[in-house]
Amino acid sequence: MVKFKRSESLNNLSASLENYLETIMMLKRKKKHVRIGDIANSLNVKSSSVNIAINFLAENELAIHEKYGYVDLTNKGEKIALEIQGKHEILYRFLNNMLFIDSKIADREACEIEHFIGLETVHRLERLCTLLKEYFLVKDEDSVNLRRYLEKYENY
Amino acid sequence: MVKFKRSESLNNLSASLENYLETIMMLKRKKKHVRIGDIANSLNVKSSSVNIAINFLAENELAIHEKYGYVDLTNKGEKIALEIQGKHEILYRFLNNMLFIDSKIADREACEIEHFIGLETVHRLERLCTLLKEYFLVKDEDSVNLRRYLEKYENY
DNA sequence: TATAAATGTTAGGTTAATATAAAATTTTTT
DNA sequence: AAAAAATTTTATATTAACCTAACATTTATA
Repeated sequence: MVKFKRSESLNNLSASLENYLETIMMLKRKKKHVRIGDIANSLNVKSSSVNIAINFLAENELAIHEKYGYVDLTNKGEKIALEIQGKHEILYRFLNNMLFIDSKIADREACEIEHFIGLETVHRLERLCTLLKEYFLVKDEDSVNLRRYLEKYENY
Repeated sequence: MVKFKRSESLNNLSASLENYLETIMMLKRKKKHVRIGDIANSLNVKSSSVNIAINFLAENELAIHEKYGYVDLTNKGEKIALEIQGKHEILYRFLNNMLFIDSKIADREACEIEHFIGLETVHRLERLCTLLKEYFLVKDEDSVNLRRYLEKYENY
């Protein structure tokens, strides 16, 4: 019955709370003013659920929310949101551009993995992408060959 | 109060249940006879929690468990466990051997990601590993260079 | 500007996954 | 074999993350 009681110093957020931060940032880019309902809509959850989560983030100085008003991120919240968004972008590009995973699936998997992979790991992954591009994607033809190679699936 | 009621046809397991299957398989490789307490020990949860989860798996024909007796996997359970273990292994090797992530961290991250990444994706990742090995790891010297390249971290 | 519509908040409920504590059963020791 | 020790099971509690339904507030409109 008690929700989001996790009052200790809050070193790391749950995947769910990270998604709320990420969504606020994403919506701010298009709308400038973000409301509880926008977040609910975007995440396909009820506004009552959003309300509780955002109030928890506000209590922990990651978001700002005045009753019946707009939602925004604090500097601290924005920093975290940017980090997660960065992870998402790198993971997505790796899955879609390097492994040739269908964009819908790549996005869905990136959206899960982003909450469990470290910053260090994604940075190295990013560098690997650069390297791969240099070695294998200099010409279109090579990219097609790489794609054929990676897509071969022999039901192991 | 009711636990693991999810009685619909059970198409996909939660990360937690997948971990139980994976653990049973892992323990069977060393001990031949797996008990509730072994699983609890291995996953750092209480045996009461294990008991509930294993009974749920048993109801869904993924595990076998007789009261106060041994735990085992059904064929169906073993098939799933092998899949997850395969994902883990490929992810671990990619993170540790290709991105040079510390083995403890690589294992931890593989253990989370394995529940959210598709079979198709890991198979392509595996092929990429083979390719990378061919191109960059033919000699030790090259491996060292690749490592230096990927580990460079400029605080972006 | 009073009322209807839309949006946001609160109260209480549900589920997965854990925990604690006590009861039941099995195994070990004396 | 009886008592003690270890293990497993059951009952109940807790927490995060959702939900529904009722209530509150704001915005739009007649």
